[in-house]
Amino acid sequence: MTDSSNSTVLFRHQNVNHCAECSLNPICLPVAIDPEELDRLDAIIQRSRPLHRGDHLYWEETPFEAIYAVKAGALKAYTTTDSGEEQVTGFYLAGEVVGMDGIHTEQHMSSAVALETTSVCEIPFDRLQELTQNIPGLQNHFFKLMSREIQADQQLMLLLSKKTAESRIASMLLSLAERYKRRRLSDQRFRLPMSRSDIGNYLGLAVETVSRIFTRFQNQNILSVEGKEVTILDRDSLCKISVGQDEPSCKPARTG
Amino acid sequence: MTDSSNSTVLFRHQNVNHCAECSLNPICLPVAIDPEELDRLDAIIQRSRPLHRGDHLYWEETPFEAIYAVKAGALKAYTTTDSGEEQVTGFYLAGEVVGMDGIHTEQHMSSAVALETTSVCEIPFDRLQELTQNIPGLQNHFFKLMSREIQADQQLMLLLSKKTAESRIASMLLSLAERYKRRRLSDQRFRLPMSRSDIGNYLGLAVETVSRIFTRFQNQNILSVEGKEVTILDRDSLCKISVGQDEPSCKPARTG
DNA sequence: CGTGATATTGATACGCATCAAAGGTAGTGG
DNA sequence: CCACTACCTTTGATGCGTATCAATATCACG
Repeated sequence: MTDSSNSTVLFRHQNVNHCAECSLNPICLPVAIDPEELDRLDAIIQRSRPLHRGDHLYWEETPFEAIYAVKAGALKAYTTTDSGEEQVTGFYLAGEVVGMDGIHTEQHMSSAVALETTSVCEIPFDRLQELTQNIPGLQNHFFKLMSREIQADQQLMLLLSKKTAESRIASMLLSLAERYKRRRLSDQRFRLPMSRSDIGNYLGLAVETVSRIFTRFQNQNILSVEGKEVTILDRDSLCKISVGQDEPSCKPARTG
Repeated sequence: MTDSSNSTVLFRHQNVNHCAECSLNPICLPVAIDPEELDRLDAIIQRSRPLHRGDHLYWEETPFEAIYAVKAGALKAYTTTDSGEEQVTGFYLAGEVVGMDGIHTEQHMSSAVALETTSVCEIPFDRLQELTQNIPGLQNHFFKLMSREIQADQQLMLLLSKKTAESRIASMLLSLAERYKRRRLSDQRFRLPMSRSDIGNYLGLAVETVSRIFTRFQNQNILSVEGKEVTILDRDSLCKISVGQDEPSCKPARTG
C-alpha cells in the first residue's frame, strides 16, 4: 500500500498537481466537463508521495477502495496463479488508469507494483460513484475507460491465442509505441520500463525466447536495442510481423 | 442484425418476458432496485424474435447502439484479424451480457453470432445511460458487469499465456461448468454449444489437438464425451490439470 | 568493487501444428 | 424417407517452434 498519511495534505494545500493543470488531463480526462465539476472531481482525488521501484500500489485479495490514474512512471499488474507463479496481466504507463478489475468483487484481483519511480492519483471509488451519478459526462467517461480496458484485453488474448513469438513481441512493441505517441512522446525510441522476464511472462514466452527475438530483430535492422532503450528502425516490417502476413498494411495498434 | 420490427411491440403488449418475471433476473440484475425503477429499465428493453444458429446479433465495425443480455441460447463473439482469419474472443451463455467492448469507440469491435437458437434482451445504451444516471444501484451494477468482463478476460489471458493444451481445455470446461452452475443447471453434465473448431480457435489450439485431448481425458476417465454432451467424471483431476500442478486444491473458476 | 539479478547465447528435447485421410453428423432436396 | 453433400470430428505420421537446461556476459546496486 502507498503511505499517503501526510503527503496527501501537503499536496492539497500547495494547490499544485490538480487535474486542471495536469499535463495528462487530455489523456486521462478527455471529457467536456465544466470547471466547477472538475473541482469536485479534483477534490476527491488523493495524491500520495511517489512509489519506488518494487513498491506495491495494492495487493491481490485486499479490499478494493480506489482506482488509480498513473501520473508518471509505470506499473505492472500481476496475479499469483494457484500453482504459485506470478502471472503478469498488464503494464500501465502514465495517463492510464489501473485497478478497475476489482470493482465487481470489491476486492483486488491482481497486485500492482511500480516498475520505476511512479506517482499516481488515487480516486476513491465510492466517492467517484457519487460524482458520476451527477455528472453525466463523467459516468460516460468511466464506462468508456472500462470498455477500452476490455477491448485491450481482448486484443491481447487475440495475440496470445494465435501468434508466434515474433509477432507477439512485435505487437507489444507497437502497442507501447502507440501509447507513448498518445502522450506526445516519441513512438520510435523509448525505454522499456519492464524486464525481459516481465515481457516473457506477459506474452507467454520464455525469457530466452524474448532475448533471442530482440537480437533477431536487431540483425534484421528492424530494431536497435541497447538494454531497455529500444529504437524502432523499420516500423513496416514490425507491423507485417505482428499481423503474421506481409500483404496488409498495418493499422495502429490500440488506438483511441 | 436482428429483425425486431414488429415482434417487439407484440411482446410489450403481452406483458410477458419482462424483467420482473424473468427467471434470469437474479443473475442478470442482482440489484436492490425498487419496482418502479425496474419498470423504467424494463420499458427501455427491446425484445426481438430469437436468432437462429448462424444469425448475427451485430457485426464488427457497425455503430454501437446497445448491449444485450442473453436470455436463452449461446453466442460466439469474434473478430476478423488483419490477416483475414476469424478469432473467437468469447462465448456468452444465458444470463450473460454481451457487447460492452463497443462502448468506448461507439462501434462494435467484434461480431456476435448465435451458436444455436438464441434470444436476447436488447438494451439501448443511450437510454441505459440516462437511467443509470438516476438509479445509483444500476450504475454500480453496470460498472460491476464491465469489471467482471475485464477480470474474465484477464483470466483467459492468463490461461492462454502460460498453459499447456490440456490445462487450457480443463480450464475452459471448469469455467463453463461454473457458469452453468450459476444458472442452477448441472455443472457436471452439459452441452457444449460451440464446435471443436471454435474451442480450438478460442484457446489458441488446432482442432486436432482439441479432439485428441478430449479423447485423452476420456481414456483417463476424467470426462465422458458424446459429441457435444460432456460429463465431468473427475472434477479434481480436471482442476489439477487446469492449474498445472497437483498439490493445490482447485478454486472454482470465474466465480461471482 | 563485489555480489546477486538480469540478459544473452548455444544445445537438446518435447509439445503442438500441420498434413493427410477416414469416419461421423446434420441439413438439403429429390 | 433416403440419398447426397458439406461440414465436423477423430486418428495417425511428421516437422517446426519454443521451452528447457546450461554456461557466460552484463548490469544494477549497496
